[in-house]
Amino acid sequence: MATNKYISMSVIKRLPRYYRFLSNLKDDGISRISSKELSNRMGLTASQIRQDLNCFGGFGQQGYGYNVETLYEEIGKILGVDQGFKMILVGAGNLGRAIATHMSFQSRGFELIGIFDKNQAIAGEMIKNIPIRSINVLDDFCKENLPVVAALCIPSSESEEIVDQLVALGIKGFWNFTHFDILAKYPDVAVENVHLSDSIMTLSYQVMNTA
Amino acid sequence: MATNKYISMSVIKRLPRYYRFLSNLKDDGISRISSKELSNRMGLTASQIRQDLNCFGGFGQQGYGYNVETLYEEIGKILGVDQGFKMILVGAGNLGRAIATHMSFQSRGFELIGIFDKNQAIAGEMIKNIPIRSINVLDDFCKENLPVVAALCIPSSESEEIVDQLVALGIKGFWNFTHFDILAKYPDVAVENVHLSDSIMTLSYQVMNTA
DNA sequence: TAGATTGTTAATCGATTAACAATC
DNA sequence: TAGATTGTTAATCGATTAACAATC
Repeated sequence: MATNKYISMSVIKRLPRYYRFLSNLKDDGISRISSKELSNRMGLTASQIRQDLNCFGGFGQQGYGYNVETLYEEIGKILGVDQGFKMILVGAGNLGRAIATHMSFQSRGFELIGIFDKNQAIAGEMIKNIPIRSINVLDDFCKENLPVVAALCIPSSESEEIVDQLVALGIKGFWNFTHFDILAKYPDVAVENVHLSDSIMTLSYQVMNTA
Repeated sequence: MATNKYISMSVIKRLPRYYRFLSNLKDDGISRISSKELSNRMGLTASQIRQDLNCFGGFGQQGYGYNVETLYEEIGKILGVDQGFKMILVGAGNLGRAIATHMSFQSRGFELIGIFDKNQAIAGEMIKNIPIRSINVLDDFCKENLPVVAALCIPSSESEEIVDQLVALGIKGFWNFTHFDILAKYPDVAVENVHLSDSIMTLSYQVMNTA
């Protein structure tokens, strides 16, 4: 067991993929797996898998390998899938709606408790049993319900103002679909950026440079 | 000038961000910038910026720095923003609609020419002046219009079958929102994965482990 | 026990940063 | 010219891979 050690982002970014593969193994009725066999399936080295897992503890057993169910649960705990962090979503345009509808927040550590949009015309509309609220009531709502995390699906130009407001309201983490650089202004909050336009541009590069 | 050299993914993933910052500089009427000044704005080291740019050529000038307009255009060329690769989108659920509506394909190297869904009921509906077509006509459409790239916004479970079909139809690149591992089966196509559920889980981890 | 496979240390590889000669 | 800043080589840092003793 090795808690409190610094874990690199490279490792953390691989955890959800381990979690996913272990879930599949479970579904396939496989109850035990070696780092070698898992490395074959995932296209990694066995060495890397053992190193990654040992950042968090000795989950395996020499001569045996890893118990799939146990490892799945341990990684789930590490990722916090059972935490149910209260999340709000700001921006109920196409992207916000897709995120709200598409994403299984609950199985990934979050509980979506509010959706906000500046467009008064859509206030009251329901998405996944949650009413869209006017951005005007964001303050009151947060003071009452104390969300911890916010997903930002608003235009980048409106992002700074909303982030200022949300940080003041105690938001500790952002799932940021905008281009505003939250960490530059607030180095102590947790930020996960999803830059779809950056992503599609690297695809363009790859297509150009593919054999 | 150093063409044909291998460029690491680390570098390529930074290019869209350079492109974005240069665009902002242009908008602000700034015509020239040093690696030092750019590094301050972007939160990188000047050294890294110079190394990155020199993978593609000597765009700067000693004692002067870089011309913003020129550098912007050069990076645009490297990324292929003017290529207009023909793209189709498969899956017109919430996510597919958001992508189709939200994303500026044209300024990022692509031209969206077709949208497909297995749900016959929504066939004919228009998104961004493009009709949703039945997946049944995917074959004919591709043979006639020769798209190069496909965005996959379908359930992961349906992904393998569609990918098989699309690769056979000559698709060379995938913008993959599913969990199906395209590269494992087709190592020679270009793939850019967007795993939103992985992304949100790393956020959960970060929120848990933030001071 | 013998065989298998982990946990962990050591070696390698690649990416980032620092330094500086070249040069505008 | 002198000052500034690049392009590029060398040094450092971190992440991945290999090796192997520990042990189930």
